[in-house]
Amino acid sequence: MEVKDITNRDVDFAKWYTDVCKKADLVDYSSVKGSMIIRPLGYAIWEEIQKVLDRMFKETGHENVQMPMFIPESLLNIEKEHVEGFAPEVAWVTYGGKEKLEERMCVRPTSEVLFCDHYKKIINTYRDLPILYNQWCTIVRWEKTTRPFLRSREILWQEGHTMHATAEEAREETLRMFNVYKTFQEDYLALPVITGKKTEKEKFAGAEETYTLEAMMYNGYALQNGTSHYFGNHFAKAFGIKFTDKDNTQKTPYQTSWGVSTRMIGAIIMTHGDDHGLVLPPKIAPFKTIIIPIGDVSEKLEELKSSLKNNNITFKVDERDKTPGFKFAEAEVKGYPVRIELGKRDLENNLVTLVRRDTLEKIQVTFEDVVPKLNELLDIIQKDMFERAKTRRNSMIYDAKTYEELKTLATTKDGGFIKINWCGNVECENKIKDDFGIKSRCLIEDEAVTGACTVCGKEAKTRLYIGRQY
RNA sequence: CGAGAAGUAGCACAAUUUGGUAGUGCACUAGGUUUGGGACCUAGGGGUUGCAGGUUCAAAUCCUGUCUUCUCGACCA
Repeated sequence: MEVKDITNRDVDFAKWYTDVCKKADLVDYSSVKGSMIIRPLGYAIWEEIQKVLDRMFKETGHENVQMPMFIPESLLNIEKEHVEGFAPEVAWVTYGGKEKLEERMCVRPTSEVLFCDHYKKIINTYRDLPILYNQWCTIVRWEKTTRPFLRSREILWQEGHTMHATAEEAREETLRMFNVYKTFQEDYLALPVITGKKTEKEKFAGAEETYTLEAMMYNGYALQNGTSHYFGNHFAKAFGIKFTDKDNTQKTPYQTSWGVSTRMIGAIIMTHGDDHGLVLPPKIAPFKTIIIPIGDVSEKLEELKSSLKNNNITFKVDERDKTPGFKFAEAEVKGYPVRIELGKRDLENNLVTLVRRDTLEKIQVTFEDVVPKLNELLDIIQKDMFERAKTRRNSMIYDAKTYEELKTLATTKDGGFIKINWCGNVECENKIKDDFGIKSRCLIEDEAVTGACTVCGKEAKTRLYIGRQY
């Protein structure tokens, strides 16, 4: 493995990103466009993500299930808006062995219709509700431009699908899971996210309301990092899902869905990474530390290993016959939050050197203090990474009151979010996209609206984030 | 999906212009010396030149198609 020569992040961000993906051994390309191979380190990060989220889902009452991968065309066609949204990007199966299928089937691009088809059978009475299901699976969307983690044709994700007796309950669920995502991304991935409702134009095909988490990458581009949808009862009506309520009348239940994918790994890379490679937030790093022994230190190494083990700190040891410098560089590329330099020379003075990955700061501690200091550092690094990302993001949020201001910002700043006043008309949204290639991110709900629409000058109804996206 | 560029060993490249049977560095293997920021010596192994056709006595090289990657648009989690 050769880990030299990662492209400079400020020179060519796109190339830097793919370099880090490949040189940190996160992914490899396969022979099918947009189908990536997730390698052990990449997959271990995903497993950490799954572990935490799955716990959070279960704590909020959800159960895991597994739905089929294939959707018959007739089933996909049941909800009109949904099929129109997804038809351009589904992959079709038309043959079974050598025989042409009577009805072609698509590989699920998302599983709303599969869940609805099932719910129709299992929901009869109000006592069956709510149904709170989640599945971890892969889906397929035939994307034209692909990029590891950020946009692939086969997507590894999680999708929650729930049914509720009332609209209020379903709305609550939509927001509950939205907040679970926000907590997870901020507290575990150290990603500051801007959250809010999508505009009519940008919402999920078939949804009544879509809530989004928008992270800002190092270069100022937005990455939609998760969504939570309130469906009302469109799908339930289309699928004929009914239940008998307490008052012995037939009612249609209300639905939500919510999902996050391995795209979040892309967000971690693009938010925290640097010219040395990957930087993993401690809470999601599969290995919190790596021990690099220098010289013959076998006795102390065994002692340190068992002490880390006893304190439940996951670690690796690099005992290969390589020079320390080589191992330092590789530990940096792979993003271990802290590396432990266990050196003979230090140990003569009972010292050990700890090196923070995020700042590359070297800290000497006594051998006995390694574990407590390490625990302290992991906490600090987690917090610092979040704060640094947040400060950087905030420095790239701009405000445009007039179209001239918007034009200046859009043409001089490559990236960043711009806040505007918006009248709510899709024409203004389209104009921004046509003029500058910038799309709306989400509505800003916690800011008072004063003044006119930044685009058309008519009365503004809301504040809106816009920004270039991946 | 449109425009452009590129695919030669695990990686980065040379040989392509002018067709003659593939080379360098790193990585890898063995032995030895080393070890605090990407070590050194010696000896080795590894290629149907992305894939499929075609032209030719002869193709990495010329032609056609196709796949993949990158850049820019359009599309999109």
